[in-house]
Amino acid sequence: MTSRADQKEQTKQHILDCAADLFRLQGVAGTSVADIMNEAGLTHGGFYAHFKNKEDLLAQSYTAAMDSSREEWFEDIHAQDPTEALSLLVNRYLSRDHRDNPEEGCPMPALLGELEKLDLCRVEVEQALKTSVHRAKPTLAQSRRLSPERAESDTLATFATMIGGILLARSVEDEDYSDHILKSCRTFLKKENA
Amino acid sequence: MTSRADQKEQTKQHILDCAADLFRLQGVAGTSVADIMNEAGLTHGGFYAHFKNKEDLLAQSYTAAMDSSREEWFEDIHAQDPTEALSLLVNRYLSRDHRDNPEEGCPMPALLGELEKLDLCRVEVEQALKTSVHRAKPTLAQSRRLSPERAESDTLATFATMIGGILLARSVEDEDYSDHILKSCRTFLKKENA
DNA sequence: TGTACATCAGTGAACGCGCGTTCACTGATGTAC
DNA sequence: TGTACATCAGTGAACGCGCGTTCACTGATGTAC
Repeated sequence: MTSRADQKEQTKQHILDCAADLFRLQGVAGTSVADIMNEAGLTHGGFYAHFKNKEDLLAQSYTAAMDSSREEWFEDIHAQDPTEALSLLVNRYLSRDHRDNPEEGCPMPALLGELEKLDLCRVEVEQALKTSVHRAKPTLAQSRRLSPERAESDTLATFATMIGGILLARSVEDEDYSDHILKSCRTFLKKENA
Repeated sequence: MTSRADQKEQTKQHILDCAADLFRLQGVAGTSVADIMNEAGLTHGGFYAHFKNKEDLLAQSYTAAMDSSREEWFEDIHAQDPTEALSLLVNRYLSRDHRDNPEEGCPMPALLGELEKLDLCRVEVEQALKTSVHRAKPTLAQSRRLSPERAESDTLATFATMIGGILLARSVEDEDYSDHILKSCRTFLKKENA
């Protein structure tokens, strides 16, 4: 009886996954509804049985992509000791692998510029950022023995550096220089341990 | 004799200025050729007497905006002593004023996300970044007594933090939280002086 | 200096195209008896 | 269990619209004699 509804929900999730990948890879303006439905193996007309419009899909796929991406970053982070954990996070985020695979990576460097311009998902972005800060803060606090306020503030700035670093590394022509940008940001974020 | 050519060149510069403002304010995809020409007080048909196409305009206006924006950031910076100069730069860049007026601000946080997706202006972005690093490096080197390599690397990471910080501050719904992001990044970049 | 002609910066209508969205439809799934 | 009907997820043609770009034009500026 619910198998029909289950099937539909599964299709919707599949569309959300495809949309999240394409948005991160090509941008929102660069990805048409038809592109997404085609990627999902469907025809574009069926889209509006699942979503109110493209903007509705964007908001849902942004939040979903942030959540699943965050799970991956932090999956095994807390198993390490705090200083190691911070290094691990920074090394993973500011890696060539993350730079070269935006469709599997953090939605923030991939989409923030466009979302801000479109004046879209401001609430979703803020909520996602706060959740991520909350998740990373203990690691920073313990690693550097900071007060809660300072840990919160430093976590935000660390995120800014990581997001800006990936964005710069992806925007530049020369790959060696791009690697150099990543390395500079990694060093910058880790040296305060010393 | 050249007054005709001078007039045309002046018109072209005016179009470039208008384009740079609108691109930073609304993004590349969000700004049509007709928008730009209208802003310049002209009709859209005349556009192609000045530029090969929209992409050509984008590349020229990006470089021009980076150059003039950089002049403003660094205008009176080197008059200060190095530590003061660094604080001044960081405070100016990560200010509410800069956050709230992208059309007059740094093109990087405003356009990098879109340029990267469109695979456009990679060479121009890299050149502009290198020029800016070269310009800011001495201040950092003197302020923190760093080796040239470390000064270069730290300058890059400082830029990444500033760009990511502005981007985050512009993307978030709540203005108080946005202020908090800016302040956190300013503190983070200055505290290494202490 | 004055006249006839050439140039060309800027105009505005028109084009082809891809987009987001709508809608009449179809055929497989689920329900009623 | 079998049959007749209802539902509705997904199809694909069609729509209106705004975009980048083209082009025949106009009228003010500059040149030739």
